[in-house]
Amino acid sequence: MPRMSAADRREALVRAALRVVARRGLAQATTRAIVAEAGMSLASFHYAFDSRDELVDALIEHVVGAEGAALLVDELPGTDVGDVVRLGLRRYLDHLRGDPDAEQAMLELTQHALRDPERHDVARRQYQRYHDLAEASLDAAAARAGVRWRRPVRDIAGLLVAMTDGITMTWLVTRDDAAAEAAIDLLAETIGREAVPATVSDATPDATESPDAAERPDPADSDPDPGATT
Amino acid sequence: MPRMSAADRREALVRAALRVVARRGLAQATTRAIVAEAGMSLASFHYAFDSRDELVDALIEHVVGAEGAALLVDELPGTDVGDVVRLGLRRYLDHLRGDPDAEQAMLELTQHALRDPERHDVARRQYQRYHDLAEASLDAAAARAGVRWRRPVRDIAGLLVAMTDGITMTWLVTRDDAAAEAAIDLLAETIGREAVPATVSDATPDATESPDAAERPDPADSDPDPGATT
DNA sequence: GTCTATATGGAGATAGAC
DNA sequence: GTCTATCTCCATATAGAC
Repeated sequence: MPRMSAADRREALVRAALRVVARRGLAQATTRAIVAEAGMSLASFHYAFDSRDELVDALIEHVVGAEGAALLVDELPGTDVGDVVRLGLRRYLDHLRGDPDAEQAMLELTQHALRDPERHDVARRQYQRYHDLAEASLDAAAARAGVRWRRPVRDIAGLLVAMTDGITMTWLVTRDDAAAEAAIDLLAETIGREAVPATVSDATPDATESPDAAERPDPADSDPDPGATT
Repeated sequence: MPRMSAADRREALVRAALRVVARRGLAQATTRAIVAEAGMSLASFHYAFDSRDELVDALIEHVVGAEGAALLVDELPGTDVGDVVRLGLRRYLDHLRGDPDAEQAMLELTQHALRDPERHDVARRQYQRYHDLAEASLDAAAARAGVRWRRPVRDIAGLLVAMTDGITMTWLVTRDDAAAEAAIDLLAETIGREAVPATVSDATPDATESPDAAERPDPADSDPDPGATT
C-alpha cells in the first residue's frame, strides 16, 4: 500500500464509508467494514480518525457539501416556469432511481444527525442550503420567463424542498415510478399557476413583492453564500 | 413483579421499545435499555422474544397498525375541500409538533425496514394503507362538498402522502412551524383547485372519472381491507 | 507511518437456581 | 416462569514491533 497523506486517507475513508452506508446501512457501517472497503488496515483508520464518531461527522459534512447541486439547476430550458419545476424534479427522480441506496444513505445520515443537538445544526444548514438553492432557481426561472410569483418565493421553495423529501421517502418505499411522476406533474402544474405576468414595477431586482413577506422572519439565514458548496 | 401472560409481556416490551426508540433512536434501543424501560429482567425478554430482531419486527408491525388513523380523518367540517385538506394537514402538524420523537421513530423504523427485502413489504403495506386512507378521505370530502376531482384521486392522494412525509422530514430538521404551515396552505389551496362542481353523470359511485386512470395499474393493491388495522 | 496482535467494553443470548 | 450470573461474540480502540 502506498503512503498517503493523512488528508487523502481521511478522504478515502469517507468515500469508502459512504459506499458502505449506501450498501448496508449506517448501523452496519462498522470500522472493519469501512477499512475493508477502503483496502486499509484497522490501524490506518485510527491514524486518520480518532474515533468512528469522528468519521461519521466527517461523512455528514461531506454529503452536505456535495449533494446540493443535484436538486435543481438553472440551465433548464425554461419558457414556462411550471416546466422548469417539472423537469427539475424529474431530473431529481432520475437521479434517485439511478442510485436509490445513496439517497437512503443521505436520509439515514440526516436522521442520525437529528439525534445529537450539535449535529442537528449541520442538518439545518444543509436544508437551508437546499432552500436557498430552490429559491434562487425559482427566481431565475421567473426572471427568464418574464413572470413573477404571486406569493413569497420562500413559501414555494419550502414546498419544493419538502416535496423532494416526500418523493424520496415514498418512492424508496413504494418504488412506484408512475406515482412519483404523477405527483411531480401535479405539483409542477400547481407551481406554474403561482406565476403571473410580471409588470414593469415588478422588475425591481431585489424587492420582495408580497406585503406579508416580512411578517415571517427567517429562522436561519446565516448562510450568505449558498452557491459555494463542495 | 406480577405474572404476565406471554402476550402481555410482548405487548409491554413493544411499547417500552417504542418509547426507547423515540427517546434515543433505534441504534440505542438495546435489549437492556428496553427491559429497563419496561421494568423487566433481561431473561424475561428472551422468554417473550427469541431475539432482538424479532422484537423489532413486532415493533414495526405495531406502529404500522396503530399510526394510520392520525393522518386524515373524515369528521372534518368540510364545505370546501381545500379547507378539509388544510385542516387535516394542520392537525397532523400539531400531532408532529406534540410528539416529534415519535414521528422520528417511525421514520427510523421505516428506513430500517427498507434495508431488508422481507421487511420492505411491511413498509410497502403501510404506505399502501396511508394511500388508501388519503384516497378515501378525499373521495368522502368531495362527495360531501358536491364536487368531483379533475384528475384521478389516486394521484392527489399520492401527493398528499408524499407531502406528509416531506413536511415531517423538513420540519424535524428545521423546526420551522411557519414554513410548514405555509407549505400546507399552499398545497391545500392547490388541491382545492383540483375540485370542480359535480354533474349528475358524475354521481355514479364507483366509476373512475378520468379516461387515463386505467393506464397505470396499481403496483400494490393486494390489501382488500384497509380498515381492519391492529 | 504502517502493520499484527491484543486489550477493553458492551451487546445479544443462555444456564441454571429458585 | 422469573430471576441472577455468566458465556460468547464482535466492535472500538490501542500497543508495540518493524
